[in-house]
This record gives sequence, C-alpha cells and structure tokens, in this order.
Amino acid sequence: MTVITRFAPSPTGYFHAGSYRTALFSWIYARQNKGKFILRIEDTDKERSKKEYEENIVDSLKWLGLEYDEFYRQSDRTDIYMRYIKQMVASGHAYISTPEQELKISQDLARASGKNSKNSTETIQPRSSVIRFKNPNKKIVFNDSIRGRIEFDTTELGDFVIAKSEGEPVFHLVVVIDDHEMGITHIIRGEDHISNTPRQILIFEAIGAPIPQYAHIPLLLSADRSKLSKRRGAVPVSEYRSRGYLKEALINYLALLGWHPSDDKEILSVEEIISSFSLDRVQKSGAIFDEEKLKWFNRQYITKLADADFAEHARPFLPEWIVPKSDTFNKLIPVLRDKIVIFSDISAMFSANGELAFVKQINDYSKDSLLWKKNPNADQASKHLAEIRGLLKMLANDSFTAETTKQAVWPYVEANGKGDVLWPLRMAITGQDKSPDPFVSSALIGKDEVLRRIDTALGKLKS
RNA sequence: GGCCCUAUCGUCUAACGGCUAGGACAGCGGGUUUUCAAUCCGCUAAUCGGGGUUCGAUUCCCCGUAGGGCUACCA
Repeated sequence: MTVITRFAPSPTGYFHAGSYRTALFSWIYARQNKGKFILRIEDTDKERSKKEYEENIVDSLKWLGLEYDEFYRQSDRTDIYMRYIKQMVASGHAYISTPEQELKISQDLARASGKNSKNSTETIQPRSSVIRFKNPNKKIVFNDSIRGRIEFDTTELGDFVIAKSEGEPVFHLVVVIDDHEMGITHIIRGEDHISNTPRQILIFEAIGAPIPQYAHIPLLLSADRSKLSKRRGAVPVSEYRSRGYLKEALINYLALLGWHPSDDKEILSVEEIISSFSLDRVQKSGAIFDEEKLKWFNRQYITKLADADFAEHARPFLPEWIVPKSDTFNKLIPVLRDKIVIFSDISAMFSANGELAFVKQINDYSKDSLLWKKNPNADQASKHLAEIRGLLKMLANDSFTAETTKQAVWPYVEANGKGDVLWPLRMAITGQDKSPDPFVSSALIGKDEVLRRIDTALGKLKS
C-alpha cells in the first residue's frame, strides 16, 4: 500500500511555524515511506479565505523544500461534494432540515444552555434550510499512532450540519470526501482535531469509505502556553526567511520540537531526519516555540556554509555601496560570518552605531578614547601610532591585507605591549570601541585611509 | 459547564519497571583575548500532589490539581 499524506491548510492567515511543523511531519512521513504528499487548500470559508494567504503558503513550502506531488483547492471541487451530499440524502445518511425544524433546534439549544445563564433573552433569527447528518448515535473508537486508543460517544454531537444554507458543504464533510477521493492513508494533523475525528469517522462510515490511520501531533504553543495561532502573533515563516534564517535551521529546529531521535544528536540534515523519523517517538504534549534555540541552530548552519553560499545569503542585507564581488566585499565575508547569528544582523552592523559603521565613514571620537584603559598615557599612544604609521607606510597599496599589516607591525606590538599599541590603533582606525581587530579593519578601508585616520588621531593626541 | 488530550530543569527533551534522573538552548562563573562577538571549560536547575500495584516506580492503575483543545450554517 502506498502511503499518501496531506497537508490541508485553510488560507485564512499566513503560514506560521505551527502549520509548518504539521506540514513537515506529514511530508517526512510520506518521503520516508516513498509515498505521496498532497497539498490541499481548504478554502470553503469564502469570507475568510484570501488568495494572498494561499500564495504565502505555497511560497513558504517551496522555500523550505517541502515539495508536494499533487495540489487541490476545495473551491474547485464543489461538484464532487454536491454529488456526495445528494447520495447521502438519498441513502438516508443525511437529510434536509427545513427552516421550521432549524428554528426549533435553535430554540431547544437556547433553552438548554439558557438555564444556567442569566441573560437568556437572546433573540432567535429565522433560519434557512440546511443539510444535516443523520447521527447513528454510537460509540467511536480509533487508534491514534501517537496517543493510542481514543474513544468518543457521538450522541452529544447530535445531527450536525454538513452543508450550509446556500448549499455549501462544511469543513467536516469536505475533509472526509477529499481524504477518501485522494486516497489519503495517514492523516497527520494537529491535536486540535482530535475532537473532530469522531464525526469525521461517522461520515467515512456513511459513505462506505475505509478509515485512514490517524496521528495527532501536539500543538505548538505561544509563550503563554496557548495554541500558537495567527491571531496570537505567530510569526509567518516568510518573516523568518526575510530576517535571514536559513531554511536548514528552521527545518532542524522544528523537527526536534515534538520529536526526538534515539540518540542525543541535534544537528540533523533533512535526509537524517527522514531516515530516523518515527511517529512513536513523537511527543504527546505541546511545545513552546523558542526563538533563542532557533538562533543557535542558525548559527550552527552559518558556520557550515561555503563562502560563496554565505555571500549569496549576505548580499540582500549589505548596504548598497558595497559592490558584490569587490575587494571590500570579499574581505568582509569572513568578518561577517564570524559575528552574525541571523543574516539581518548585517544591516545592524552597518547602521550608524554598528560595529562596521567605520568602513564607510569614521565617526568623531574623543582624545581620551584613544588611551587604553589599563594604561592611559597620551605620549606613549602618540609614539606607538607614529611608529606603526611608519611601518604600514612601507607596505604596497595592492598587498595591504590583514595578514601583511599584522606581519609588518607584530614585532613592534610584541615588544611594546599588545594593549598599549593595539588599542590606540583600533580607535584611530575605527573610532569605535567595538570593532574587528585593527588588521582586519585596516584591510577593509585600505592603506591611504588608514594613514589618514592615524594622522587624525595623532592630531587629537597633540591637542 | 460538557467531552477529549496532556503533565521530567525557565525552554526543547532522554531514561526495557532498576546506576548519582542524561543531553541541548538560555542563565551564571571562568579560560583565551587589543574591544565586542565567537570559541573552550565548568556550575545552577526538574520527575505537579495524593493514593495504590511492586522487592523497586519518572515509567503501570486510580483520584485530585493544573494547562491545553473542541464544543459554529470557522477551518
């Protein structure tokens, strides 16, 4: 039997981490079993569904590499649903409930719930006719791959609605029809659907379809432990992308949220995840999404990136005046790779008070900041800077790199004290108390600019 | 309220019914170092409560408690 799984989002909000993990687990399971993975857009709610959200879902899945084998949109399939509804009515599994019957049902409901509520003055609107499922009122038992045996008494569900007044089928109906028509063998979805399962099984039975295997994965929670949702500020996956997270980090982190391999290995490639994944190692309880740990994963993957790939990811965040593939650009890459956690950190580093602001332009700084805090001595600082200037001046323009500059001055540095020499040099070159080391910084701005800035510093020290 | 699901460090988690309850993130402390970061080393920190079953419960059962989900002509 070919395994067929599906991801069935409603396009009523952006694709966020919770949706992503649900999709991921379904996709992994399909790939692991050499089966099929289907994307089905559940847009039966015309008011809330938006094309924009559907595009966001599709784009995000594409970015993450969760390729699907088939694509469906429920709004394109109304004919199929209507056919089933007719059949169900004909076979007595469903019936048309008239406005009069509906009025009575809502009155009964109001009476039942109004007993212990103070304001039972709620007015009952006239209703139109709907299609209701004829509930056989039986016990439903199913075996969940993650939770084991789950039992429900469906009596309390009553004859639930399966098609709205205008003849539009409702969620529970279309889900079942589609899962059946598409041959879904394994329904891997959020825990919030556990309570929906019995009525869906009832419909499967009514249309004479086999019951798929269910696996209800735990929910992703916000910091307050409520369900992670669009409305509660869940961050769209597309947002993580634009903040400069790597998809590998996101995949790795989300896979480990609710699932764990049999050893303690945490850095896992998609291939490794697919080969070691199993539903019985999926957690039963909800998990809070922790961006700090995501950042740690991102850092791990940045470290592994090849220079060219790193440069490609860094480009969108670099200021315009840095020309791609230029000398400065190439010198910058290793510096950035050492420092950033997410790629958008790069923008901050080039901002007015960022660590790399000095590359474009040096900000004014005080005379005192040129002095090393452990040994503040203006005469010595002056002397060191003058000596260093002399040594650097002898280097050729075209071989002014971090290595050559360091080589040129290192003996002097060693002989005169690292902090005493290097601190004033750092300040002279960058004007900042936080910066890369003076040699890397020198290479970034070039020989002429270095000499000019040292002169400025010497001027400050004299006054 | 009813029905259902869940419960191990702050967070994510590991532990055939049997070592001192292990790992990771964060936090804290230290090494390295010319600053910041990175990096390395170390430390703090948990089995929700009460009953059972058992020679022995994180683990199995029951009762509480807490959290979450569902309870629509939303999905």
